[in-house]
Amino acid sequence: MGVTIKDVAQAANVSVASVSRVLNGHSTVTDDTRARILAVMKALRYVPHVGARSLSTNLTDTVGVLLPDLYGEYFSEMIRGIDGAARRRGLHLLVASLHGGADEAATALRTMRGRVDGLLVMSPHADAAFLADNLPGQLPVVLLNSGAGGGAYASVSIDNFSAAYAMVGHLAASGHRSIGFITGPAGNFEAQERLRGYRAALAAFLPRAREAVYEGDFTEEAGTRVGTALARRKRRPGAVFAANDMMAIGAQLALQAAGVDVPGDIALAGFDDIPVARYVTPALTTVRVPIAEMGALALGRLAAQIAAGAHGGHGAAADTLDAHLVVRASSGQRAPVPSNRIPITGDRQ
Amino acid sequence: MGVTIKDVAQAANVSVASVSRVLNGHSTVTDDTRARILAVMKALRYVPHVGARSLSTNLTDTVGVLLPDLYGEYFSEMIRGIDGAARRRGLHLLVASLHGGADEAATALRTMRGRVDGLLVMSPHADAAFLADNLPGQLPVVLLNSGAGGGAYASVSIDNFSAAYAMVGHLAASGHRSIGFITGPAGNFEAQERLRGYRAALAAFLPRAREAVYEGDFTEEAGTRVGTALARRKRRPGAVFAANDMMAIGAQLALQAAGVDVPGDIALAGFDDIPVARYVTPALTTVRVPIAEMGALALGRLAAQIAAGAHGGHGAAADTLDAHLVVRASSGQRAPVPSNRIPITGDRQ
DNA sequence: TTGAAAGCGCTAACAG
DNA sequence: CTGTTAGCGCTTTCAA
Repeated sequence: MGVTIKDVAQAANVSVASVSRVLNGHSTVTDDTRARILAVMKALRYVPHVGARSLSTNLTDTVGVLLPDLYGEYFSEMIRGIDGAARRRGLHLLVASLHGGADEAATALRTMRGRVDGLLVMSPHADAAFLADNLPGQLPVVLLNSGAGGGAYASVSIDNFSAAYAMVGHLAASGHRSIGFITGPAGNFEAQERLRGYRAALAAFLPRAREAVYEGDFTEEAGTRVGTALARRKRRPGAVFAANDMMAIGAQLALQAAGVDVPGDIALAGFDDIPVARYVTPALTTVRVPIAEMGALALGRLAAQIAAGAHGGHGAAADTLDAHLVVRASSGQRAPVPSNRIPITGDRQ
Repeated sequence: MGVTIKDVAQAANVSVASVSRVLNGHSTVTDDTRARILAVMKALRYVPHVGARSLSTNLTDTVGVLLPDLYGEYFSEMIRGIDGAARRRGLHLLVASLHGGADEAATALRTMRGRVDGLLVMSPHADAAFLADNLPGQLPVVLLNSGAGGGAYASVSIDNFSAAYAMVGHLAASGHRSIGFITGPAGNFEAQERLRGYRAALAAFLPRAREAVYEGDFTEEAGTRVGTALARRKRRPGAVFAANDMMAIGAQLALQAAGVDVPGDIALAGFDDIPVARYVTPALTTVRVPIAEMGALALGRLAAQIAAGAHGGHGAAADTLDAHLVVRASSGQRAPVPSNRIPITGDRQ
């Protein structure tokens, strides 16, 4: 097929071992022979076969990235962060989406054996038990935004609860007395945390207000649905907080299409601060999640685990990143806000 | 490390050959032994080592995807299209970004040897000569939106020239007498085609008008720069056509921030129809590029090349996909337009 | 139907 | 400093 290390050795009149040595920078080679080998490699346009190499070394220099989906700005940002960190370390990325159910996730997981040195996993199905059952050997793993690590696996996430809590606080402080919430997909850990934050904050800041929870699933269509329904109502909450930006935007467009003014008639807030949030009118008040940074950090942790040689047992470090409120026009606050970036959580590492 | 085929063979009291046979569905195995082996595999939680397998078979079931960047909605869409098509065929994706210069692109290209069965390449540097020089062996390759295949490689792209031409036609038909253009990066093939379309259309529809070409590079900042500069001018074109959406949006925001009305004072149009284009106010008139479909088609072509066994020589098929004008509010047309999706090119395949 | 054995391309002792 | 050689985990003739 291609030119192999043997061809090079032969052409350079040396053994494959010597070629291998210059390939790997083992200094124990005469400058003379090294030069000769290098010349031959160039002449033959030799490219080492990494697959073969990794069979020997048990190292692939690639990490697997398992995401629930490859679509949308959230994942785009995530991959960007991961890719930057990976290339900085000379690592390659094997990405796969997980949109099937648990079976498919299991398959994806197992098929990574021998292809990667470690895994970055973001999946609703990826709880500790599931991973333990399907992970080939004890591959280093870092979980992304999945509360299910259970301490068994390292994880990187943000404090969804506190951020949601703070957002409701902001809405209440802005004078809204009834605040609704659009949920994420039922099984989603992050969505649950955000809902929990909403409930806690409501109880704390507006103890006499009633909860108004609308079902959603993180898609724009869900937001549209809620927005349309809300537009038809006579009585609606003064503000609606969506568990993510896409739903908030869907609701906003639906409301506006129905002639309801945002934020005049109803204030809106989202979560994630995806790039579009700045471009809609009015611009969306939201929680800035440092998506790319999360990805980068997760890859860093994974690289460290890999370097540590997979021993060190399960590095169960759980990183939590700061999130910030980003107040824009859609939340219609009455009182001016000192800064548009209010730190929510103080914890780090 | 993990449990190997040997372990399974031993535990099942058979040879590795038999295990391999059931692994690959070679029917020449007794139902009895097959069952026994299957049971042992399950019990031992055996997962075949694909790396080792591909060393034997010279097949990886993986395709490499080389993109100039992993950031933004354009690439997100592209990856989505590719991923969908890949998973449908049981193929995995090894993605890498190329943001460095030619050297880095070369490295990325060579490092794919032994990892992938074929390559999807979208890169400014990837002209035919460059590929020929850096491709390990004669790997199947499909070029994305790079005019540089030169017939030597299969390619998938859209007709940028015609689409740009049609957009300028639309702007002229809408009553705009002077039309400016914001260019993409200097070396970019697609950007050049769009500029060429602009020029040709200008000559055809507004022969007495002067060209007004502003330099850009596909980033929002470039658009901002142009928009800001334009806002300061006393005389400005009645319409500006940006070589992509992000620049159009940057210009729009800058103009609006400076108090210039869009489309009242100046009309705007973009190219790509990235998701955000619908969300800005006024919504952006643009050219819909079926990004995900392009990715899917490209992967399909690649899979076909791979299946054809890399012989069949260079499948130099050049696919061109249809693009459509999407007329929204930003272009300020005076006359109503029959449909908001006007086919531009009729060619296919 | 099954097993033994020769690789796939490369690395890493172990001897010289 | 350099060459020999035994694997890495799996597939695949070739015999039995």
